[in-house]
Amino acid sequence: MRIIFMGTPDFAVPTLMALIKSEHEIAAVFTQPDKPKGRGMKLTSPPVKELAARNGIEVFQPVSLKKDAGEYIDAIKALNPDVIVVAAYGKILPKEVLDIPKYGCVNVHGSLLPKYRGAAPIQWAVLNGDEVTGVTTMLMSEGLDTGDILLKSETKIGENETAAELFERLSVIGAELLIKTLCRLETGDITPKAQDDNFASYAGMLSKDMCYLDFSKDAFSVHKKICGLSDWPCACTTFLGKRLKVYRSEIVEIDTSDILNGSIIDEKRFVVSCADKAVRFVIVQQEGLRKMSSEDFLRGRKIQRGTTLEFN
RNA sequence: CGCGGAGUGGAGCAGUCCGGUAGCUCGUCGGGCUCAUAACCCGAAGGUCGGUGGUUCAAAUCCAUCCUCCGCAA
Repeated sequence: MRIIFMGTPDFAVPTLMALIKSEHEIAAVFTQPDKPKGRGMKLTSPPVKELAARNGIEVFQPVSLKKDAGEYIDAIKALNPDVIVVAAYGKILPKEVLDIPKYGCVNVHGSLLPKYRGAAPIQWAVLNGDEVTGVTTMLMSEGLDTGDILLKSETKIGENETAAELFERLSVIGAELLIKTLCRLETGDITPKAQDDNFASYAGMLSKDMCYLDFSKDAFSVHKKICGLSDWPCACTTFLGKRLKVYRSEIVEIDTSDILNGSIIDEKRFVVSCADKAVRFVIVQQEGLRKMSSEDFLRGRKIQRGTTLEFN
């Protein structure tokens, strides 16, 4: 098939890669404009652009496809795609674009729809402590991730798996699922199924004010918050007056109901008491310092047992 | 020039303001104790203090400059 690919971040890369390796023809790639990023605000290209450029694929970076985008819409028409594949593109496609391809627009979404429609489905699956999540391919409609479902692929979320790790796994699963979807779409061996809105939920964007850990909550919630926000924007706490990010943790099966919430009960392994049980920080990073294991972080820092972390 | 922090034996830190023999907690190696141990005791190795230039009798420390890493903000 003749394909236009639309995607932006790392999540979209395996899918584009799979398409490049497939027999399909990639007419063009659409991705977000370069943006100032990182220290020094250097202009940075999206990962998808890099990959496309390396493979000699034409790249479009419109600011919007909605307003004043006539030239881009004409360009899409001119490219005459059989299908438009969308993976974490980050822009709304107007009906005018959705109607162009013969087979429609296929979206790869990082959750089992209709659960977790929206921007951050993978993180929310981890944050909520779900045991299972997956990837869904669907035919895009005008609503936000409301299109008819084509295929799904499930996977279990590991006990200590971070959102970043799950991201990587799902991006690979998504790539495989998309290839399968295109194949069956082409042969007509697939029946789109409408989503049941009664089971729908939204996974909104992650905000910074949700990053602070609350040790008056149960250990499972604290642990899942650390996993779900890692490695961006990353759960954090205040330790000895400085901001400390926590990238990885595990639950320690100790009854801490008699111990003050947020106090360190093992000053060598960084075990912190929560409402019911304890959580051990595994990888941490203090502002200004590099990321390191909690053992390394505590070594030579003369922390006393019972020191408490600040939280609201 | 967006704001700020850090670079000291293998790891993590102190020392820097107020220049004067490089220290702490671990790890490693050797030995001891113990039924045993991530426990304890004794001993040892291991560092051009990020690089370069300058000031000084003397620089980890003061001045200049460069490199690397990181937090915030986007």
